[in-house]
Amino acid sequence: MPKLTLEAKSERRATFLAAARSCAASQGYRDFTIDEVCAAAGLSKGAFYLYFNSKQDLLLALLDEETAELDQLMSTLEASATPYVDKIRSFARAMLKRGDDPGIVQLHTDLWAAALTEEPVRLRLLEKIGVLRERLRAWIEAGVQAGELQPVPANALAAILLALADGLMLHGGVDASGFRWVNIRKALDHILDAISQPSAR
Amino acid sequence: MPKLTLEAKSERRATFLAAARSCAASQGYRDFTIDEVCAAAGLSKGAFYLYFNSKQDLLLALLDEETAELDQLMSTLEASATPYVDKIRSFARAMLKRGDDPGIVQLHTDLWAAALTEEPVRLRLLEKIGVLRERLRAWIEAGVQAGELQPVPANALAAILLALADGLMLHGGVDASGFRWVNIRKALDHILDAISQPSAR
DNA sequence: TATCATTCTGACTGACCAGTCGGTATTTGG
DNA sequence: CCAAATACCGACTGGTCAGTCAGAATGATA
Repeated sequence: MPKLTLEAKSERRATFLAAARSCAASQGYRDFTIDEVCAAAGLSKGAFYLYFNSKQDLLLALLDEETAELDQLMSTLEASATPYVDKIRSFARAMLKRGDDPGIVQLHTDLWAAALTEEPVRLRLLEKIGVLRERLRAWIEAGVQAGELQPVPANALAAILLALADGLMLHGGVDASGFRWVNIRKALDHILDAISQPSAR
Repeated sequence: MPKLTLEAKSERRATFLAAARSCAASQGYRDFTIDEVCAAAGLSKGAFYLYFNSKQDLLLALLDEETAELDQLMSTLEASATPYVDKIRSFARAMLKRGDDPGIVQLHTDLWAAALTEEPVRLRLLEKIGVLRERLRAWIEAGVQAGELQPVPANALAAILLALADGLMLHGGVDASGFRWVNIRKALDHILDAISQPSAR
């Protein structure tokens, strides 16, 4: 076989990633096998190990994809010229919405579980969360400066919002049918209103 | 060997549970082996299977222990005659404090991961969370009635608080050193203050 | 002391699976 | 048309581990 172009290579990789995503969605990272991913990708195990060094490597790639999406979202919100409170609100809502997809929930939880066991995963996750938290912190701080928010410890609030998002995804994933997302959103809006400056409401 | 008394039996079971707890704390449910639990308990694999039907059975027992502790805590707070807002605050703080113990964090995350994969675990977890949420909901509702809290959707707020607790544990577990719990508590207090009635502050 | 139900032991089984590697297919360019 | 380089295949290996079971150990009872 002749040398593959770079695009062709990354296309193959993407094929495996997509397959892994769908496997992880239905069974979880710990339970799907490389053989299953290969079957889903329509390629062989040998081919898989040309594009990934290990199963963990695959997980890290999934993690990167996942957080890139969130980064993207934040950049979009960053660019739009709404007040900071609204950026925060939009971000919270977007995170909430991700909970609708059982696949994302499953993958997310697996990531967390793996992070507690596999050091490289933990470090990568830590790094990704750090980035998100920092951006969120900056928004909150700016919101406080702009008089939109009450003077609240920005870093802690950022951490709380991110943790809440993850927690809601978890709970939503386990209680798929009983979770009234609309009500959650309302309650969250109420809280955001409450910590806004009276003048800004 | 003569027949064991009931106490002796449940003592053996407790021995295995304690051993499992310590194994789960350091390695996670998916990674510890029954052999390791047996070694930690000082008993054999054969003995283990006299007291548990499967590894999953063990996990369910750990889950029961875990939530019993929280139930206990809520009952204590229920009995003390403080305002509802303070009960909620105390509960939130107690949940936060659990995040200090890496073992609890690890076990907790494993539970969630398992719940997404193993149906019996999911159902049991669902049931346990339902109980906690209902009690919390009642407090919030009563708090609103008593004029301590702004009129906020009680069930949704209860769900949010529980999800936040789990999310914070997750984040704290992965970012053990960088998490400033004191600041988190302050920010949380700020939020609780913000959704309290002005007159009650 | 002999008997017996009960508890405990740990080697073993069967299944699973990540990762390997010798071999095969495909195309390019010499 | 023939090498050589590249990509792919999939049977195989080595290791792991949940759960089993045949027999050993124990001590109460008669």
